[in-house]
Amino acid sequence: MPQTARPLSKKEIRQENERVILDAAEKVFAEAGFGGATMQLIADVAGLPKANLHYYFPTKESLYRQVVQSIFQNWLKAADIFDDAPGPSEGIGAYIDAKMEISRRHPAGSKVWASEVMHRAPVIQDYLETTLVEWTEGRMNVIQRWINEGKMDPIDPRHLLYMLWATTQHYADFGHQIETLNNGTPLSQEQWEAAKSSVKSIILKGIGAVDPG
Amino acid sequence: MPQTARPLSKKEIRQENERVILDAAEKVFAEAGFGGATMQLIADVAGLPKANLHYYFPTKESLYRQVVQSIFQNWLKAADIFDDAPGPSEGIGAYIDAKMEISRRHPAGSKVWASEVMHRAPVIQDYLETTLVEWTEGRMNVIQRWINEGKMDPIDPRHLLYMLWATTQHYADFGHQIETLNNGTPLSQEQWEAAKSSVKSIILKGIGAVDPG
DNA sequence: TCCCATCCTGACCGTATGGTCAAGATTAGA
DNA sequence: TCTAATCTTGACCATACGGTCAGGATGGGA
Repeated sequence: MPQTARPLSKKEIRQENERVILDAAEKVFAEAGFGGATMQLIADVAGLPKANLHYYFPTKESLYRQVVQSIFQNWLKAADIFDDAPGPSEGIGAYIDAKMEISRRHPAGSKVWASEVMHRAPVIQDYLETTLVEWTEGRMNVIQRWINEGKMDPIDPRHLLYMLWATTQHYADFGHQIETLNNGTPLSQEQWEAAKSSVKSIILKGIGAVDPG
Repeated sequence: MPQTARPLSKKEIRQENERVILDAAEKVFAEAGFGGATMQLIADVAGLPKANLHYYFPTKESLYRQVVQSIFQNWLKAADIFDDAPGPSEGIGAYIDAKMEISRRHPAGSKVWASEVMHRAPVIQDYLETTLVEWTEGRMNVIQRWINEGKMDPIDPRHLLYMLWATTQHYADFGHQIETLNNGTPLSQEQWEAAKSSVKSIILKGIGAVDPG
């Protein structure tokens, strides 16, 4: 017997629909930008009537805000790895791996984030000024400690962080360009590994990270 | 006597107006994205009536296309430096300087370019497939030659190029984030120099570029 | 001076978009 | 079973946008 489709409860319906809408919105905002995205297209991608979107998210802005906020959470989470690491080889190496993996699996999210920041962060500026500033200072302290302990060269931690962000996110944000330069085909598993290892090798050697062990 | 304002010739009028419009368009497209930009706003920034824009550029797309094309030209030009250099220290060092300078002076152009590529290059895909592919292969050959000559480590030239693009353009595309993390103030002259030298130092050391002389 | 080509622009148009609403369907729970 | 709360949706609205156009202004060349 092919699955007794028990009707969903109200709570389940809400959860499921919000998820479907947010996923569709992320995709559409990434592909068209905030201004180019239309509620109708998001609705089509989500497979729901447009009026239903407005039932769950009153305005286009409120929908966009939720998309960006959840992306920001992911963005920060990737760095837990950073703190527990004994030194830059492990910490920064793992951070690069984690961010490259995000670029690979959630390119749409990365693009929405890039777009938001490029347009002067109209909806998450307050987060940048509080959460991001704190987060950055924390990570800078870790790097500075590694420098003091002689585990890497005396690099300006700020610019190292920028380089890490730039390089890893580039593989998502400029994925189309990279694909075009790869004969129009997406990077294969091997090519992703090669990318990761190139990035890690250049940066870790570049900051004079002492090889562990 | 305060300047006899000779009336402009037709040719001058056209040149001047097209320049004013293209400048305004670049700014507005950078700030709002293609979809978010309006002809009215571009007209206001240019200080001309909207109908006048349509006299010089028949459609929004055609205006956008010209903006992107001229940015692409600049993008490519920055790499002449590359070819004549005797080795990676000079060539890549100078390339980083040049691209950082572009990021500093023409952040709007960089953002428009990033946005175009992020949205799968709807108007310049053909350029990517021809000009950019050729250009990239040329530069990869130069890097490979340096590797063969033992002037740097055997890095995958492709990923090195991506890192150069990513890192330098990041200072324009994510300039707002960088500014926010700099107490809300733009980078000073000294800070730009520090950024350039951090980037150069990490990358040149990271690829094992043999110091010249 | 006169005529033509180019330039300029306020007023206008059709359409697409974000958002609303009222009426119906479905579930919760008393 | 009956009522209230939640969910669903087609039809509708006001606005903003890209684009058009007719008619006037301005400069070029003979």
